[in-house]
Amino acid sequence: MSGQPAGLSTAAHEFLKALASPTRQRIMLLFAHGAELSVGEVAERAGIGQSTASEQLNLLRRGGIVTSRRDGRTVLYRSDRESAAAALGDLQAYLRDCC
Amino acid sequence: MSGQPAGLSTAAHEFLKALASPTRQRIMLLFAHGAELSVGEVAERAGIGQSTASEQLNLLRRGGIVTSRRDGRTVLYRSDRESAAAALGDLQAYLRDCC
DNA sequence: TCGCCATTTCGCGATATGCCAATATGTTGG
DNA sequence: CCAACATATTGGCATATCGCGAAATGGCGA
Repeated sequence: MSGQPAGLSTAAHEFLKALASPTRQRIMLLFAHGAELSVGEVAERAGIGQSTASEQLNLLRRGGIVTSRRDGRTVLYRSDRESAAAALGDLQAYLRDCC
Repeated sequence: MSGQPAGLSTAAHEFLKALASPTRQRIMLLFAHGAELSVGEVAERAGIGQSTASEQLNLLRRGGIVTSRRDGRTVLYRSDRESAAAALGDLQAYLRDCC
């Protein structure tokens, strides 16, 4: 069924876009060791404005790299290992096709 | 050595930027099965202008996804499997850190 | 050397992205 | 419901990216 070269899935594309930004790369490192952080904490530790943090976290979520949950009035983000691994797998398959 | 969270290497960053574009993703698929194509051929098959093809191929080369060689007055591009695999490895290591 | 051909570089307008301050939305405790 | 807090959305501006046609560069053969 895949005689014709299949392009990169939308999910994988969003994943690549999300990580292709130094700011978002920096943000992701804050989530090392399974840390769960609020938007405000990310803003402070990454040295960016609150609204910027909210926007960038939203992009990361659309890229399937983080997930979020509400806890009271704060929203906690953490990395989404499974989804990230899946996107990496898509990327690997794509590279096998074209490289 | 890596107590401090190491960001994504410059090479890996260029790699991500290069692939985070539908046009460049499409271009890469032209190189399936080890095909070696000139700038003009890429332009024609990808349906983009010749100068655009040159620019995008240059970005892909900076991302370490393709290499080029001159053959007479044409420049032939092909995918760089090793370099792409290395970038993928960097990405994998990074994700292990932050996810 | 001259002219041709392929590629690269340049200059441009259109569109997207990054970041911010200000404002809106939504949630909790009183 | 109200006040206070956390987050999300909006509007604005600066910068970056995309794709193009035109012009510059480089290589090859007569």
